[in-house]
This record gives sequence, structure tokens and C-alpha cells, in this order.
Amino acid sequence: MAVKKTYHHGDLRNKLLETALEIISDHGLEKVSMRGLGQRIGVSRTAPYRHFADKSALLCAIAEQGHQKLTSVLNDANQQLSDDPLTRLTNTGIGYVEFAVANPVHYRIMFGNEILENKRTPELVKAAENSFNELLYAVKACQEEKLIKPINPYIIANTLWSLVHGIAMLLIDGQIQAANAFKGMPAMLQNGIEAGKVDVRKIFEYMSDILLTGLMADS
Amino acid sequence: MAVKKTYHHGDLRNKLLETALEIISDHGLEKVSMRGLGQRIGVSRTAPYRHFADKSALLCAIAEQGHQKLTSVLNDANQQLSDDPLTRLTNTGIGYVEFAVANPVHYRIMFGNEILENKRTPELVKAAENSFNELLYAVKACQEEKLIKPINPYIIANTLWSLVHGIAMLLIDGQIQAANAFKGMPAMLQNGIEAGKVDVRKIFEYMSDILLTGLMADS
DNA sequence: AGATAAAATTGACAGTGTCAACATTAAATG
DNA sequence: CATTTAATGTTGACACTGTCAATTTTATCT
Repeated sequence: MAVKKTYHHGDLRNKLLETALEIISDHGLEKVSMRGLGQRIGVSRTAPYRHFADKSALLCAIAEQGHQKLTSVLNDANQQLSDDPLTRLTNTGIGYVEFAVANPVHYRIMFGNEILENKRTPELVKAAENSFNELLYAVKACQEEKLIKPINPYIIANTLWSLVHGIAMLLIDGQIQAANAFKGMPAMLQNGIEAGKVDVRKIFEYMSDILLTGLMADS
Repeated sequence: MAVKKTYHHGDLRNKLLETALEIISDHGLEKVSMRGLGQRIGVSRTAPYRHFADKSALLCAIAEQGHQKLTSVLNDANQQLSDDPLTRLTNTGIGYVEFAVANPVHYRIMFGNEILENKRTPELVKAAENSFNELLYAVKACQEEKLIKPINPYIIANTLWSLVHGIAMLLIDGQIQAANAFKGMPAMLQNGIEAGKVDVRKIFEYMSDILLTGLMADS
């Protein structure tokens, strides 16, 4: 633990990312500042600027990390060869929502609007593409075995993304009031929400069943 | 136009909201400041604090406006007695997405994370509930005539909300890269995106069809 | 008309992002 | 190994920001 204090920190870039995440978890995104970061790490106020062009670049790096982690989670689901493609698709969706719930800080930065559209770094754009492509891959795999309709896979992937993103928002942000959102759901789920522990798998099943079998009444 | 300059502005609260929207449209949300607002309106830097407790309260008021407008749009769709409930439900969805595309500034504030969860004003929470209830109403109306499955209407409404919200994000924010998102869609749509004019109705039809009839392959 | 409340003002404090000029050190090159 | 070069860290400065407290001006109510 006793680290020599040298002029050069040695690993400042990583330390900055790490510390930023800590601050966000503990005190919220709005408490992150370039200067404050430097002070807390024990380095000068402008040292962070040697590693990130500006605050937006710092946030982009965090979002990029998040997308990489998400990609890896989705890829795992896609690689479970023991399952059939449809189960893998479902697990991809569950994995997505679980990632969001387990990493709300990353998720909010990835899909919030602190990072302006025109300030996204190329690395971030690429990382976001990669995570989306995992969803797309899962969809295409199902289509190859004719398990789901052969319509445009991009549209399906986007529909799926909307669904999982919506669930994620519900769970981590309470955008649409969570209390109402789950009204009438099994007590287990409602209690879970109040207790902060939610059975993601169960909720996803409810919603993905709608997506798979459709809303139309059986006639 | 020649307005007398009196000590009391007379309509500062509205002027603040109006000016904030202008600044956001023209220069982005991050350029809005309480001080700057006062200066631009020609009033002192802290005058805005006589009308909004803090910056968050200002943003809440804008979000509240947005929800009221959205509620009104959705309510219109729900009141079209010439249509059947299922058509009204579809029109509600289209109305939602059209609102988001037509009012991206409001929409971003309504569902972005500038407003911290614990800083939402009661008025905003109420306004958000009202807009969600319009979706719920449209769902229940379909269920009453047995046009869609009789499962928990809250779950259906949330699924529907996820879908329309996802489409809205795609269109106004490019969260998931818009270029890829519509790959393979009819040329009309793709051109529309590049030109900034998108046929919302068409896109929504593609996605809502999936929701209504389900993803499963016809067996 | 006078009291009271509402609206607007100025001054102040602590904080911010970011730039430019400078200092220190590690790495690369002769 | 010595020296140039590039990377990294520092200090000072500027123009902002949110927000509070104390004060002044004005409208409204009795």
C-alpha cells in the first residue's frame, strides 16, 4: 500500500477513470470535476488534462469501458452453444438488462446525454457499434434456423434494443414511475423493487413473451 | 414590441422558460445557466431565483410542460372516436414518437438525466404519471373489446412505452447509431434520416407490427 | 395611506473548465 | 553513457457557474 510519491504518477489515466466511477457511485455524476479529480488523487488540478482532452473525453472513456463490458456479457450469452438460438437470444436480452442493473453508473453515462452527440470519440462510437452488433448477431442466428420471422434483422434488433433499454431505464432510473410500472405484477416483483433487489429474469420474461408471441388476442 | 422597462418584469417566469428553450435549441442544454438567462432577458443574475428554487427546478418546469403537451397529444389520439381501439392504440404510439421528434429539446429534458431522480418536483412527477396513463388507457380500451391479450395492462403499457421511447431515442439522439439502425430499410426511410426528415409513421409501423404479431416464425 | 408581501438587485463565496507558460522526469537517441 | 526529446505534472490566470444573504424597489391588500 505504501506507494512512493513520485513526480510522475505512473498510472494516472486509469486512476482517473477509477476515481471518477467512485465519485459517481457515491455522490452522483454532477459531482465529478476535472479539478476535483486531480485533488482527490493528490495531483494538481490540471494534471487530468494530460490524459483527457476535456471532461467529455473522460466521460467517453467511461462509456467506452461500459460498452466493452456489455459487449463481453452479450457475447458470452451468444456463445452458450449448449442453448438453442432462441434461448441464446433471450439470454442476450436478460444479460443486457442485468448489465444495466449491475452497472447503473456506466449505463447512465453510456445512454444519458452528458456526452454531446458531436463530442463522442471515435473509440466510443466503435465500442457502441460492437455492443449493438451482439444483439444483431443473436437475432440473425435465430433467423438462420427459421425460429423467428425473416424480416429485416436490423429492425428486429432495434425493437429488441428498445425493449431491453426500456426495461433498464425503468429499473435503474425510475423514469416511468416504478411504483406504477409494476402495479399488478406478482408480489415477488413488487417487493423486489421496493427492496432494491429485482428479479430481472422474471421481469424480462414477462415483457419478452409479449415480444415473441405478440399482443394480438388469440382469435 | 416596445415594452416599458419596469422594475418588475411582469412575466419573468414564462420568459425564463421560453428563453431557456431558445438557448437549448440554438446552443445546447449545457449553455443554459441561471445567470446567463437573467442577463439575456435584461434582468439581474439572480432574478431567476425568485421564480425557480434552483436550476433543477427550472428544468423540472420545462419537463413538466413537455409532459403536459405529450399528454394532450396522446389524449387526442385516444379521443378519436371514429377509430377502433386498436387503431387508437397505434395512433397513440405514433403520436408519442411524433411528439418526441417534433420536440427533441423537451423530450431530452423529460427523459435525460440532468434532473436528478430525487430532485423531481411533485408537479413533474404528476405530469409524467398523466402522460403514462394515456398509454395505459389506450391499452385497456383494447382489452375491453378483447382486441389484445388480457394480460396485465401495466406490463403491456410499459412494453409499449419501451418501444416508442426506443424509437424516439433512435430518431432524435442517434444513441444507437442511426446509420446502422435503419440499414436495409426501404430507401425512403434511409434518405429521410439523412435529410433529417423521417417518416415516423412508417418506422413505427415496422416496429409496432412486430409487437402486435410477435417475433415467432409462423409454424 | 400605510403595512405587508413579492420581485429584483448587488455583493460575496466557493467552485468550475480550460488555456498558456513553465518544471520535472522518463524514454529515446547519438 | 550523455544528451536531446517527448511525456507528464505544476502554477497562474480568465471567464464563467450556482447559490446565499442582505438590501432595495414596487405592487397589492387592508
